[in-house]
Amino acid sequence: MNNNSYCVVKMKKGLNQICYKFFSCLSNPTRLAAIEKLIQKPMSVNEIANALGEEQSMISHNLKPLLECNLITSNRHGKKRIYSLNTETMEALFKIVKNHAKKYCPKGGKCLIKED
Amino acid sequence: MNNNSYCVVKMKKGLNQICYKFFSCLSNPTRLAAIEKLIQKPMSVNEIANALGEEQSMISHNLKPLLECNLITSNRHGKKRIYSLNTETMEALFKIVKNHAKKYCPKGGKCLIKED
DNA sequence: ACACAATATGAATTATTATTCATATGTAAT
DNA sequence: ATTACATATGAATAATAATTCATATTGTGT
Repeated sequence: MNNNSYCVVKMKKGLNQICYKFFSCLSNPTRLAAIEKLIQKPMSVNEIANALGEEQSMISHNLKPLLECNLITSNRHGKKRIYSLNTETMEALFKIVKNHAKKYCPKGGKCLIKED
Repeated sequence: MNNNSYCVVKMKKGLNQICYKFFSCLSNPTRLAAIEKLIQKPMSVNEIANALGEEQSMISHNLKPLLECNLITSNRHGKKRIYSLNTETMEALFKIVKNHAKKYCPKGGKCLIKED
C-alpha cells in the first residue's frame, strides 16, 4: 500500500490518481463521523472512539488514511496523540457539498433522483 | 436502495447522511474516468465505454449513482441518451482537490505521508 | 529500568461494492 | 410490426474495504 512513506494508488490515469484516495477517505461513515467530531475540537483517538461509541483500534485504523491524505494532522501532547482537522481543505469541501445538497436534496439528506 | 425516486442512505448521523453517498460516487476509478471524459464533452454511454475500453453495461451501472447524486445529468438525443457533467459542482470540487494536492502531494499524484 | 497508559498493527473475518454476462426495455426508422 | 441500435437491469461472481480481536509498540512518569 505504500512504498516508503509515499502511498501510491494503482489507478487508470490522470485525475484519478490524485482524486481516488482523496475521495475514498471521505466515503466512509466511520471516518465522516470522526471528522464531524474533529470539527468541534482536536481530539485523541480514545476521545473520538468514546464520543462515537466505537473501538479504539477501529478509529485508529480509520484515522490512518485521513492522515495519509493530509485531511487531518496529528501531534503529541503528553502521552496522547492529538488529531486535528485540516480545516482549510475540509471547510471548503463541506461548503461545496452543502451547497450541492441544498440545491439537489430538498428532503434534507435524501438525494432527489432527477428524471428528465 | 431507494424508496421511490428518493435514495436514502443508512447512516449514523448528521453530516454523514448528506456526504456519504456524494463522496462514494467519487471514490471509484471507473466513475472518475467517466467523469474525466465528460469534462471534455457530453457523451452517450457507448461513447464513454468506447473511450475507456470498457463494457457498455458497466459504464451504465456506474453512471447511475452519479445521476442519483446529480453529479451528472442526462437527456435523450434521438436514440442516444447523452450524459453531461454538473460542471458547477464538479469544477468547484476539483479546484479544491487540485489545490490540496498541490500543497500536500509534491510528487504529482502520490500523497506524501507526513510525519510529525 | 519498570509499569502503565495510549495508540498502532496484523491478520482473520465480515461486509460492502464492482464487474460481468445474459437479457430486457425502449426508441426510431423502414 | 419488425428490425436494429442504444441503453438499462438483475443476479451471480469477484474484488475491495471495514471491523474485530489479540497483541505489539511507543512514549511518560516514577
